[in-house]
Amino acid sequence: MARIKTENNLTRKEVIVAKAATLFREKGFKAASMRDLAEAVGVEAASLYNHIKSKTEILHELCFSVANRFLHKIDEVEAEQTSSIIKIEKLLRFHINEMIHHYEEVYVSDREWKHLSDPYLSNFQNQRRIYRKRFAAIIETGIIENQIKKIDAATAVLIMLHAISGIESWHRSTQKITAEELEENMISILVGGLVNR
Amino acid sequence: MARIKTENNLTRKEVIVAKAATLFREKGFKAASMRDLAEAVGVEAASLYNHIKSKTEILHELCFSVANRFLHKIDEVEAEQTSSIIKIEKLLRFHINEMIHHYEEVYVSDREWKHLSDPYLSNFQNQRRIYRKRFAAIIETGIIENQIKKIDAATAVLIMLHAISGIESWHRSTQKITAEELEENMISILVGGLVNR
DNA sequence: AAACATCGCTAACATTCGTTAGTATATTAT
DNA sequence: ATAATATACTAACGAATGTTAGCGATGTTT
Repeated sequence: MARIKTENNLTRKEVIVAKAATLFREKGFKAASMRDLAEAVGVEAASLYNHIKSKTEILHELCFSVANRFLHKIDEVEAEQTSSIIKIEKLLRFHINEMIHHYEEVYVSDREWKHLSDPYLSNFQNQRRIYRKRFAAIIETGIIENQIKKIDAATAVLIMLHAISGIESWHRSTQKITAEELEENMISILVGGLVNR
Repeated sequence: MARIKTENNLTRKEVIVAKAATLFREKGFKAASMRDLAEAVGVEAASLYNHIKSKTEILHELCFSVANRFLHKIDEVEAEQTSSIIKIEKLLRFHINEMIHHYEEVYVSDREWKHLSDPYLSNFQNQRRIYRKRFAAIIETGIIENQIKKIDAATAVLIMLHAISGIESWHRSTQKITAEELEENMISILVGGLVNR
C-alpha cells in the first residue's frame, strides 16, 4: 500500500502542501485538481483528506505562511536605526531571496490568493494593503530626508514588488545567470531608480 | 427574447470577447465559466456558441491581439534612428499606456496564456521569447554605447515588464493618482534605474 | 500479542463544467 | 409578404470536479 514518504522531519501534511505549491504554480489553483495532487504525492485523491480539510485549506497555508514571513521581516527592518535607502535595500533583498529560494510558495501566494474564501480573503487583502503602506512609509521618509527622489511612494512600492515577481521568468529560463548576479542586478536597477542624485 | 447589444460598430463576437476579458481578469480563465460569461452578456450559455467556437478561442483572440500590438510597436521603435534610452522609454510608455487603457485584455494575456492549448501555446511562448530578446538587444546596445549601466539585459527586461504589470494594483486602488502622474513616476524610476551616470 | 490510532483504498455522491442538438424567434433580403 | 439568414432558447450529454463514507491495511503502544 502506497504511503506518503516523509523526509527531513516533514509531516505528511507538509509534504502535501509542498507538492501542492508546485502544482498550483504550474497549472494554477483552479486548474490543478485534487487527483493531480494525489498523483504527485503518490496516493489516491481521497487519501489526501486524512491530512487536510480541503483544497482551499492548502491555499490558506501557503498564502499565510508567506505573508507572515514578510510581515516578520518588515517588523525587523522598521526597528533598525538605518537610512531609508538601506531599509529598502534590505527589504528588496529579502523579497528577492524569498522569490529565489521559496519560489513555488511565494509565486502561488502572489498569484492565486484571489481564490481564498472569506474570511481568509479579506484578511489576506488587509495584510497585503498594510504591508504596502508600511513599505511606502519608509520610502516617504527617504524622500523627506532627500535620499530618495520625489516620486509617488505607492507607485514605487508597486514597481518594486512586481519587478521582483519577474524572478519567475528567471526560474523558467534555460540560460540562467547565477542567483547572486540576479540579486545584484535587480538591486542595482531598482535602488538606482530611487536614489536622488 | 434577449439579444446581445452591439454598440460602436462592434460585432456580437467582439462584445463577448470584451466581456470575457473582464471576467477572466476578475476570476481567472479557469474559474470563469461560460455561464458566468453568458450572464454578463445577458444571454443563455448555449447562445454564445452562435458567435464563438469555444472558450479557449476567446483566450486566443485576447492573447494574440495583445501580442500583435506589442510586436507591431517594437517593429516601429526598432526602425527609428534614436538612442537606445529613447527607444526603451518609448517602449515603456507604450506598455504603460496599454496597461492603463486596455487593462483587461493586457492583464489576461499576461496572466492566463498558460491555459492556451497547442499549437497556440507554443506559438505564443515563442512570440513572447522573441519580443523579450529584441527588447534586451536594445538594452545591450545602450550598454555598449555607455548610455546604460553594465547590467544583465535579460534581467532588466524582466524587471521592466513585470514592474509595468503592477499597474494592476493602481487600477484596483481607491485613491488613484492620475494616469499621467503614474506614467511619469514609472518612467522616472525605471529609466532612472538603467541610465549610466 | 492485543488494542488503538493512523493512513490509504474503493466506491460513490452531488455539482459544475464546456458543449451539442434541435427548435423557436427575430432580422434582413428578395 | 415570403424566403433566407442570424440569433436565442430549452434540454441534455458526458466528463471532471471536490469531497464523504466505510472498510481494510499498516504502524505504534501497551
